[in-house]
Formats: sequence, structure tokens, C-alpha cells
Amino acid sequence: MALVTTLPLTDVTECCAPLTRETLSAHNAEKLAKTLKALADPARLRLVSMVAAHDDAEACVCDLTEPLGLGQPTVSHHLKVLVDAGILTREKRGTWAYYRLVPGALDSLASLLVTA
Amino acid sequence: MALVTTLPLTDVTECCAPLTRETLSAHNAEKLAKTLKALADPARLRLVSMVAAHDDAEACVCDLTEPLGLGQPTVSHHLKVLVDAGILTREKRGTWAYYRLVPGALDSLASLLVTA
DNA sequence: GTACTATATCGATGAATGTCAATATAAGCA
DNA sequence: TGCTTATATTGACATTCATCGATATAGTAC
Repeated sequence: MALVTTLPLTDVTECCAPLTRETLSAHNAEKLAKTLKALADPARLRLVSMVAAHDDAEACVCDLTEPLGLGQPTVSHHLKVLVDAGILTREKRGTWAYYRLVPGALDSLASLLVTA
Repeated sequence: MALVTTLPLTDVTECCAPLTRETLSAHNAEKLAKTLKALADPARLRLVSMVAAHDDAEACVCDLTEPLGLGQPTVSHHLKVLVDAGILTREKRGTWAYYRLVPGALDSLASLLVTA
């Protein structure tokens, strides 16, 4: 159960052929939908975007709260969703928690959507 | 208003740079999230997959209901969501409604996620 | 130890959503 | 006209979810 939440995107990435290649099984559809749902929120899309564009390609919660215009608990919640989905990583250094893009995560996801 | 629902994906496609290229505006995040939400459902992912894999790359509701295991009104609902998102097209021929992938729709979406 | 800061978690609430049964619409055919 | 089939729409219900305020945890400095 712990593994399911720590390695979901990697799993999705290798789970199935591109969407339009062959019919998706119910099980794989469930897994892919979970990952897409993690991204399918305006606040989370902006978080991913802001983290990627930030200096050193990492950002702490304090960097993100104000420009996002949402409360700290809400931002922490969204970041957790993205980490659980395998899109971001979290590293705690001192008092701060730094978030980074998981290399290749978005690309793998994109490759599942592509038709060619 | 009618245009907003008939051309949303095209709009999204041309709206913004890839997610990780520059920080997404609140407005563009909203639009991209809407499109991703349309895909972020297991039933709809399977519908897209089944339509693409079907003979002649098109399928009517009656082809999809039974393999999906959902009721006809539910399937019609999901298909409408996908059409409104610009991912599928609907063409009525006689009694039947045929659904097809919008060429390039998924690819455009994928190109917004890619980091390279 | 206390005080302060950064972050995470909890609990509640309102909004959005997936599903179904029932009904409506529309097209084809006797 | 009526009958049948395919699809869409409506209304209801249960569930999920985004957000917030309050609180808990953890780390740093004094």
C-alpha cells in the first residue's frame, strides 16, 4: 500500500501502450485517470509550472503560497497530491520543504497521450 | 458562448507555452485544467481508446455501451464531455451518432506537458 | 527549556461530478 | 398513423474534492 502511493506514476508510465494504440483495460484506465486527475486542477498546474520555472528548478511552500493566492494548508495539500502522483518530489532541508519536478514524469505522461 | 464550447481545445492548444517553459497564468491554468479534467476519468479514457481503436476509427454509442459496462445515458454523457472538450467529434448519420478523435487534439495536449 | 517560523494534518463545508432510472427526442419502417 | 430503435436530456443521489480555519509537528535560535 505504501508502494502504491510512492511509485504510481512510474507505474502508469510503464503500464500501457499509448491511449490510441490499443483499447485501455479498466484497470489501466483507472491508474492513468488517477495521474491525470492530479494534474487536472488549475492550482496544481500552476504549482507544477512555478516549481519548474523557479530558480534551481525547486521551490518551497513559502515561495508558492503568495503568488498562487491560496492559503498555506491548501498549497501543502495540492503539493502532496502532486507528490503522491509521482509528478513532484519533496525534500526537507532544515525548516523548509523543497519541491522539484520528477525528471521525465510529465514526458512519460505526454507519451501516453500522443497518437503518432 | 457557443464558440467557447465548440473550440475549446484548439484554444487551449494555442493558448500557452509548455507547462514547464514559463509560469502559467491563472486564466490559462483554468482552461488547461478543464481540458485535462475531461480526460481524467477512467470511463472517458476508455471511450477515447475504444473510439480510436474501432473500425474506421469511429464508433457509435451502441458499440461502446456494452464493453464499457455502463448505462447508455452515462455513456452519452461522457461522450458529450469529450466533444465539449474538443477531443471527439460527433456526427449523426441516420439513427446513429458516430464519434471520432479530433485529429491532433491529444497531440496538442501532450505537447503542452512535455518538458523538453 | 521558550519563542518563532515553516510545514503538515485535521475537520467542516460547499461545490462539482459520476451514475442511474425515467423520460424526451428523433429517425426509420410497417 | 403507430411501432421500434438509437440517442439525448432531466432529475436525483452519493461521492469526491477544493478550500478554509484551527491545530499539530518539526526545526532553528535564543
